[in-house]
Amino acid sequence: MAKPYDFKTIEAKWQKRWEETEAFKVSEDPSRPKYYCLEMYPYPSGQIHMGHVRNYSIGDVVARYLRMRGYNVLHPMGWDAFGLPAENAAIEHGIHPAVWTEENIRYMRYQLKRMGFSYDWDREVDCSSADYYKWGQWFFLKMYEKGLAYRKASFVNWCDSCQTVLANEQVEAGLCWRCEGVVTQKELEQWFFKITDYAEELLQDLDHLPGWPERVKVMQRNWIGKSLGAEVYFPMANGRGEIPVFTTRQDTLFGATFMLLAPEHSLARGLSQGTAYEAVVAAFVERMKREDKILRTAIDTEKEGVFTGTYAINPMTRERIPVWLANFVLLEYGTGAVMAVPTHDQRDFEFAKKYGLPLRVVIQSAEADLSEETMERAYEGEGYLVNSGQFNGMPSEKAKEAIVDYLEREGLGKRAVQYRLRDWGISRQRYWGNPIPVIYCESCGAVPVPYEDLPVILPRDVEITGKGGSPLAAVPEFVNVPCPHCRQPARRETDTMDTFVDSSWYFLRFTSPHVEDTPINKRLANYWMPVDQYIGGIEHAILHLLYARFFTKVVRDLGLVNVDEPFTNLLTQGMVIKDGAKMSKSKGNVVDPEDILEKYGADTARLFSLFAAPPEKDLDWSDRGVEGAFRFLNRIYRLVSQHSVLLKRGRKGIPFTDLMVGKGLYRKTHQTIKRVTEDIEDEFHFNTAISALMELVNEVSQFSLDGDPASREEKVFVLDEALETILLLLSPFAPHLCEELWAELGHSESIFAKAWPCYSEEVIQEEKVLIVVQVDGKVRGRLVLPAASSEGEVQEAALSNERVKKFLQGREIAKVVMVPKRLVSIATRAGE
RNA sequence: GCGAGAGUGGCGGAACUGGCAGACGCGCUGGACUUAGGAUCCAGUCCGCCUUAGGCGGAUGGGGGUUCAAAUCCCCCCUCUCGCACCA
Repeated sequence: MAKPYDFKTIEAKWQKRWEETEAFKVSEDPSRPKYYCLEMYPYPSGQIHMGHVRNYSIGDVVARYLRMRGYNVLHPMGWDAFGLPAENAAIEHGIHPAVWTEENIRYMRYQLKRMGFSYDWDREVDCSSADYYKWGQWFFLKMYEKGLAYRKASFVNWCDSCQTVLANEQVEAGLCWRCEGVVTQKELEQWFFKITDYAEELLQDLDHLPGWPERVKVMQRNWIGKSLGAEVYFPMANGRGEIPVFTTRQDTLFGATFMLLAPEHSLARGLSQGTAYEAVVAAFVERMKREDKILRTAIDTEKEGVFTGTYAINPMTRERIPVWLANFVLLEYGTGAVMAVPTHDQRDFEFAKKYGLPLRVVIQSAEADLSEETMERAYEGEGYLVNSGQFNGMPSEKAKEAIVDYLEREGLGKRAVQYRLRDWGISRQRYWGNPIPVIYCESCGAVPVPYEDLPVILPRDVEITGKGGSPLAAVPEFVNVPCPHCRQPARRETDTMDTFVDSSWYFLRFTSPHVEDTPINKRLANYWMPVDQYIGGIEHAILHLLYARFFTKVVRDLGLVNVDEPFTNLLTQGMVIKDGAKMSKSKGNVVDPEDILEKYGADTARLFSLFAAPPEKDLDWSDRGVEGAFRFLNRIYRLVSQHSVLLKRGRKGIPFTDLMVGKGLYRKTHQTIKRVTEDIEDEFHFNTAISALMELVNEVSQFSLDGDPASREEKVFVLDEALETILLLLSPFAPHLCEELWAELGHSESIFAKAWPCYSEEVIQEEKVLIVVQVDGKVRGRLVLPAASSEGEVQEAALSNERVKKFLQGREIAKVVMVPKRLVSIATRAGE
């Protein structure tokens, strides 16, 4: 009896072999095209999950396939090792974050190796090691020098359960992206990266990324949120200064009947001073300050405001218009003040109705037929101008231009661009992160740590309680340092950097992970960059992918790399779900890769996660499906073992044209090469590639060596071709099994040293084709004809087919459509 | 509300540029081998109707349209998923 498929022994054997032979170690090689294949590195949470298995299996197929296609493939792996869970572990289990992280990395590295992923482990990066975070600090200092890192006091998103600040991108629907805790506003001094300096380029360059999914680009565009409009100056009625506003609807300027300021606006309280409204305004401002900002500015919160007691002048109509404060006006966007046009802006409309403020229609349209008295909501569409002086009658789109021209000419305003994107707040009041390299001195202020003093080492000996601010503040040896300038006693910054800073450049470090005098070796970075294929979850559509793009542009401007964009092609893989829901502990539907590895092995785990769905779609986990994948590998194992003795003996090639009984299998083999190759090339449709392989395996199983001894030699030849081709085509998916069987067939070299197979155009051509015959749109006959048949012959055969004739009886042929090698379609009309 | 994407057997999913809808896998049914089978192999498996060989009709969320021909193109509607959400 044949020996069983002992995946444990096989997988361990080849993993050892690959490690010993350094099979996946790469260096630059000018003789081959380079390919940088990267998957998002994991947070070392303790063990890999199915999402990792899927993500990294996809990447590994790409890497192994392209190696076989002759590319010099960089395929590295590392650890997003800073972060909050390590501190939580410290609080809960009293284990030091560094130890916890180290242990997790060790175990997860072992797990990834057991999956057989073809990483160049020599390039492994751990961003919690000083070798790495030193350079994060270095980038901070460079950015500080260029004015791209700055400190300011502002209201920031505060997650109480994480006890830290969050960037805007890290707040989802008012909740913390990590723990889903409620996020509130807190005023703090924070460090920011000036990502807004790159807003326009980040937006423009999205158009140069055809290899990115449209939806990711749309999300980034929306997030950057560019608006074209005008800044308009509204003078105060009392002659004391003016209030600038930003608007995209300068065509409605004549309809601005009041103004609204954010409650936090610097003028908010001053305006009411000395008026009867002073106390009311003060109370409103105080109340707004206490109210939760996210709730206050949520769309379903009722609009609310107070009159400041002062008036501004509408620069077009010269009317006095009241200035109010309103809860829904945001200080951070535009100028923190807006002109209110209740007739053509729904928010202003609601506000005006509530407080009895005046309305004036300035855009009219035939369909809408607006009047101040009857309108029940604002008209925000296009139209032509009315009540707008010299601009009356002008289409609104044209008026936008004409009015902004007028404003500029008269000095009343100017063209302006606004972005929704805010600067990236990077301070985190946590221990397990990269220390911000700044020292605060009484006399010199904030002083950057000199380059020669880097890295600022994260001290080991700290107490982590999860309460009362940054743990680093309680470490005197860390905090108390002399000022680098004046040598007077000073204090270190005790906040650490957002971990997204680390992941914003790790792909650059992979190109030269061991260099010591610079974060990135320029020559190596330029050789490997950009990443040709990046693979990861859609959840980073904005966060990580926007930060990494920003960082790449900064690094470029520092002269360390000459690419504008880090990732040429992006694949966002779907989630792994089970029983209709995302796997989660609370739902109890988690499948542990460990169990799959134990029961079926790595090749099965990989194969199933690639077969069950195309990579970009969600994958529905099915235990039965896994067994199916396992069965398929078993079949191949049996098939090869069964014939190996015979095939090993060596065989001579037979030209295709000389084949008799083996022609069919040989052709199918070549057709499969074509299909698998194209499915991989065409957007990584691994599921259909694998099904093509299954078809070939089915055909091989049907193929019998018995029968006429004269044709035996030929049969052995085509069988051998088929089996070797199956192994080659399957090797990126199930590398261990294919290596094993490849050796079993008598090859001494690794299967991965072998080139990807080619197919012959001549061989894949079928000799006979199936022609479908339709009569009036319905299939009425099927003809098997020589592929070389002429149109006339095909038509002749179709018309003389018995069944077709039956349906043509008593009818007249109106039209015959011929599709070569596919079908004949006959349309009829009633005959006489 | 705005934006993007998706609806195909019992299930996961195929289907080139409009050209046999349901590849491949799972499940299910029957059979072979067997002490046994939850191993393996073989056959069948969209639905309905006609007694059968075989045939007829219907079917890709719903309704209309273009076409010799529509899962695919156009219009209207329904459902689901994701993203953004008072950004002036």
